[in-house]
Amino acid sequence: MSEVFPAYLEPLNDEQRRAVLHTGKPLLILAGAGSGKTRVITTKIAWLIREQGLDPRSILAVTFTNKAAREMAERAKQIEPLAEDAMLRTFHSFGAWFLRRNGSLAGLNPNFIIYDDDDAISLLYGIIEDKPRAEVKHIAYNISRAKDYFLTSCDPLLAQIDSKGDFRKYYARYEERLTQIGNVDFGDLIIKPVEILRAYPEVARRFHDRFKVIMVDEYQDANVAQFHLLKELCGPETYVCVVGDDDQSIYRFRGAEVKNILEFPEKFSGADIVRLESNYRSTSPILQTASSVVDNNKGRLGKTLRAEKGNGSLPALIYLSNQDEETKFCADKILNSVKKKETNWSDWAILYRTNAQSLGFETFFLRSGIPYRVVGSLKFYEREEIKDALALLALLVNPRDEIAFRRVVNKPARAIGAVSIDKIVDTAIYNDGNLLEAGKNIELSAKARKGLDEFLKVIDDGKKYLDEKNIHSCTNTPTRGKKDILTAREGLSVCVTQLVNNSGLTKYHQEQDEVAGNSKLDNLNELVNTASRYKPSIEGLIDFLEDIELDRSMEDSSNEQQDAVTLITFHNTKGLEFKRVIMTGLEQGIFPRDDKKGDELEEERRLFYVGATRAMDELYITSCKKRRMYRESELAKPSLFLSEIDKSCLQIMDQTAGYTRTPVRSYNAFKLNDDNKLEDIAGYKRGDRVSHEYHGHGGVVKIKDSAEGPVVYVRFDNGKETFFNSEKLSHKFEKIGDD
DNA sequence: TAGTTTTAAGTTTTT
DNA sequence: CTTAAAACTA
Repeated sequence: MSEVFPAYLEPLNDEQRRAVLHTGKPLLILAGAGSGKTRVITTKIAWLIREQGLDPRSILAVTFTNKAAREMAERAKQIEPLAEDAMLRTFHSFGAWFLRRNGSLAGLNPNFIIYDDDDAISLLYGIIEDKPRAEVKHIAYNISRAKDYFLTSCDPLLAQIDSKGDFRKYYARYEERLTQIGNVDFGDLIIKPVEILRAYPEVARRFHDRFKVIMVDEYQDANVAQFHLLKELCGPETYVCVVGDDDQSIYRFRGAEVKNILEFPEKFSGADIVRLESNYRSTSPILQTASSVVDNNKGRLGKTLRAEKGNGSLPALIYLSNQDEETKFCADKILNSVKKKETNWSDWAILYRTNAQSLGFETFFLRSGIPYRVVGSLKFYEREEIKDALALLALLVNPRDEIAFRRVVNKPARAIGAVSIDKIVDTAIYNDGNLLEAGKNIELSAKARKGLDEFLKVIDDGKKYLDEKNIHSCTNTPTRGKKDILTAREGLSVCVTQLVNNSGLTKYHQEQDEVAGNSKLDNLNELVNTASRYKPSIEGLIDFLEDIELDRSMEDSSNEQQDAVTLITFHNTKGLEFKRVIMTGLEQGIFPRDDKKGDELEEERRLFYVGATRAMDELYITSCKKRRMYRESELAKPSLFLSEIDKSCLQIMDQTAGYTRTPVRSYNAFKLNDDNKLEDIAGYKRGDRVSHEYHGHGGVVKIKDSAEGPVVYVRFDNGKETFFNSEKLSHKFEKIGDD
């Protein structure tokens, strides 16, 4: 009892310390929400280095998200600077790292590109003829699940994923084509390393020599393939330690297998188990609310969380009449607490089940002057213009990339139609698969020939910018006297800029912006900015593409607002905590969805549990009587989960009669319903005559408000009607006097 | 072949 | 409401 521990072990409780000091047999740490598991892992890393004299390079810690990996690295470094050299990665990023070095053993070129789900669907769409895209999507989804369960196209168990006769055939053809192209999908990043480790014992031995300690965080979210990878990485001497919470398993739909955690003691024989059941994050009634719902699940280990914080205010359940009232309620709660200086903006988080639900909050918060940050929904790298630019880059690395080729070869239009493209692809497949080579020699119509030559030159020129020596001699050739909108800075951004400008994509998207009022050009610029952090070489480009593919959440600088309310899906909150949390949309059909039952319903309950246990001090739950989906408002029933909450720890408020408090419109808000004011901001009013450099003369028909500011609608004299974001595009206009 | 207009369909969660 | 496919025009 009087044992003296080093200072960094002092803050730990007995259970936590036991987990840190454990050695020898495999260890399963069952860590409830808020029980300090990250602290345990990071402290353990530090302790292994400091007290056990372990080389940091021999430690591998695997997490589920890049964000978690970064945070873990940061915190471990704070305790022990040497921890910097430990390998902290996600499963997928580890798989990519492995394959860049050892993939050739599986016939893989080290310069492979990683296909995301969209790319996989496109690939399959080319393989399966005469099926609607929705069906192809479903098959692609099943292929992805099959890979999660480590099932190849010849596995007899495949029928458990998809029993249709054709599925096996499509899966096999998909694999064949992917191999020809030389790229990999997400599933391959896990499966292929396992196959290599099994087929080449000397490689396995090398890895066993290197990694003496392997730790896995969020083990409840690991899939079967990931379990196999872990198993292969563990040699006879390897110390393995996994951390997880079966109640927080929320990725079943993506192949996560709770069985992994339940069966860990059998699969890793003689494993010890440590339970962390002291919760330091939330007050007792918040924990009780969360537990009372998840208690209704049958398939769980079961645990009791102790709230070390003790009592606090009761969570509030608020019934509201519709989602506008819900939005107002949230805004009001937040504004009041910030005005009273009880909280900062960033102490608040609003949780919702689907990304689409963020929109209402965004528009209203913008008006009310509430600073906010949307986590995750950006999907920056899934946008059209970004994928276009990435496709050009992918072709520099892998000229066999059919998906990338099809995407950009005729964008903007170069008179290369479907017939020509198919011809090129077929010829390439018949030879070595190189599309650019095939394109050079193939016979095409004169128009298509000319267009293709242009395209090939763009790609060829792009390669020059991957060599530092060439960059100074050929930067920024102005095209047709017009200044390029994208400006190269440094590093890889020069290459990206040149490619996008020379291919005509810049101009193409610029014109699209003018018509639709988008900001695709801004997004391209953002991509260029990110690229500047990478080296202008093949290696730099491969790193860039891999980081983008594996870390979609890559912080974009425009989103760096410090003190802001967090808008986030339930799924994305895992691992986070906030002083005050509002869980919104607790209606049957939204959360949980109506079609959820059995195991899937249990997963939704766990999602509720994850959301509720993010709250430190105060928890609010809202439920609306009516909700607009994408048509009209529909009556909604309260969520099943609301009936499951232990009522002794809940205050219920019914405001369906009408929540009328007017939101404070102060801060930087401008008044929106005031037409004159709106016209002032826009700089145009109804009836103004304008001239546009492409569309000719026209008249302003109306001015509308949008999240981005006023939008000016113009009917041109040629009969066309379109709208413009006045702020960004006013330079295209010339006012020619009132009517 | 490219661009425009009309019609239909689909919306969960993500490395 | 947004996006994709189909139909139509030039």
